[in-house]
Amino acid sequence: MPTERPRRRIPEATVARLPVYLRILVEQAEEEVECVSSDRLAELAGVNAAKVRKDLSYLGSYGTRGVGYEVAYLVYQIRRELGLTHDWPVVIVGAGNLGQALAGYGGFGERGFPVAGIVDVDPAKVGSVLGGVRVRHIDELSQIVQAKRVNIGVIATPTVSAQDAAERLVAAGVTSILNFAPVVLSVPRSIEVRKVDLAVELQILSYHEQRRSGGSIRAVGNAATQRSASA
Amino acid sequence: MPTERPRRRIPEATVARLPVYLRILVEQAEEEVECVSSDRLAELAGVNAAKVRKDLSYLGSYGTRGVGYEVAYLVYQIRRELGLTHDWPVVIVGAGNLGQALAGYGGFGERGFPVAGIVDVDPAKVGSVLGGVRVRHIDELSQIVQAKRVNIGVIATPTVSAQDAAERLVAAGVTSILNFAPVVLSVPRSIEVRKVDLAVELQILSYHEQRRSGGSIRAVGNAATQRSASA
DNA sequence: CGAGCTTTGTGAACGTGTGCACGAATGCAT
DNA sequence: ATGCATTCGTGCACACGTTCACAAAGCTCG
Repeated sequence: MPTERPRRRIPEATVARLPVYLRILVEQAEEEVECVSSDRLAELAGVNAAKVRKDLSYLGSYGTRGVGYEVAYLVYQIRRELGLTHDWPVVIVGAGNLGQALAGYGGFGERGFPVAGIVDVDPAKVGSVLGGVRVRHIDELSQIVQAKRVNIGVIATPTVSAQDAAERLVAAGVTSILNFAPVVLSVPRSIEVRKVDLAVELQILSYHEQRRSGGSIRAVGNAATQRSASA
Repeated sequence: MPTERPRRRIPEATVARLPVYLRILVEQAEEEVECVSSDRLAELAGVNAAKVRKDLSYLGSYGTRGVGYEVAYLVYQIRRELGLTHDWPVVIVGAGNLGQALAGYGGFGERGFPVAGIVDVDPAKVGSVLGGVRVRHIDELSQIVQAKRVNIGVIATPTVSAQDAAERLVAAGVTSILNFAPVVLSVPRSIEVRKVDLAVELQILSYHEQRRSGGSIRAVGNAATQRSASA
């Protein structure tokens, strides 16, 4: 039972793809598939087969030439590399529209990120229950983070409160933040921040639509693989 | 009043940053700021100043040396390049938790992406009103897309229905898709797909947390700028 | 056991993105 | 007018990411 620490640093682009491979592999395992080739996995993930092999090679040489990769073992290895061998409780800041949707969306806990708490500044929201978790006041944030050993915070507040939320999260001891508010957060360099911005995504689509219609000479060319969040 | 078509192709990485600059510039304009330097803009956007200049240079030479960029004019140019000179109505497929949150989140229409319709397969959901828009049956999708000239579809269905939703959207004539379901959609190459995947984002954060704690030799190092959705 | 087929793992070439460093242009003060 | 401080625009070098192409390794079958 190998438990060695990750040897080499894994490229950010690869880290962003590993979760996709993982999901596909888990699905394959559920369908009793025991072995996949890089070709098959590439097809399912919508990427190039060489890329799959190179990505997986960063984990070590876990494939068998002429055969492919053993699904169960690969699932184990990717889980280990991504730190998914144990749960990562998250705390959600903001119990508005989005916070409610996030809490209500069960898939959170199932995937190893149980909601350890939801907080809001608005006393009127405190006490209500969302997805089985009671909303508490934001002043209790530190206590929740400490008690439940939370490392990851989710910002689901209105834009204007997001920076404040970030500072409170950092002060409470959170070291990773997933930010849904359309602002660039200012936090210490040691804090890992990822952003999900609806408007940005739509505007990128708008750019391509605009090129398509008003397009000068050409437009398409590649199109190809679907873009996703990453570095 | 220049209305020429985009000359050069803009790098994807730049396209992903333009919306961020745009938002900041609009905020600056609201604060009566008339002129910004690349340094200032870089600071607000959390990126390198040289990068800002290079990004903006793809739009043309709209800065004034020794002075900076005129906010209003830059806003106009970025809007034009991103195709934001007119609205892009969107249609949302799926009136569940997420679909409701999206429809309820007013910021959609404000930012130039009015919700032209919401559809669902479940007849029980049809008829209810979300964010001022009545939920209609998915069989009416084509009709909505045609009538409202919708180019962009948003998939907010459960995972299993996402591929079906994608196919219906494409059949209806939509050419860009924003997908919230954790699946790799299979669509014609000409369709532009962008993905927003909660679980992937959290798992990337998990990776970094895991490195941080169990980290072998090194861990931090860069951290730095916050990653976001892009190519 | 060896031939032939399959599939991995990776070196090398290529393409894209980033950041420095500096010339060129502009504004301002004297 | 001239000089000085500022800031843009961009050439260049480097880092990162992608893809090709092929040797090495394993399986199957006769």
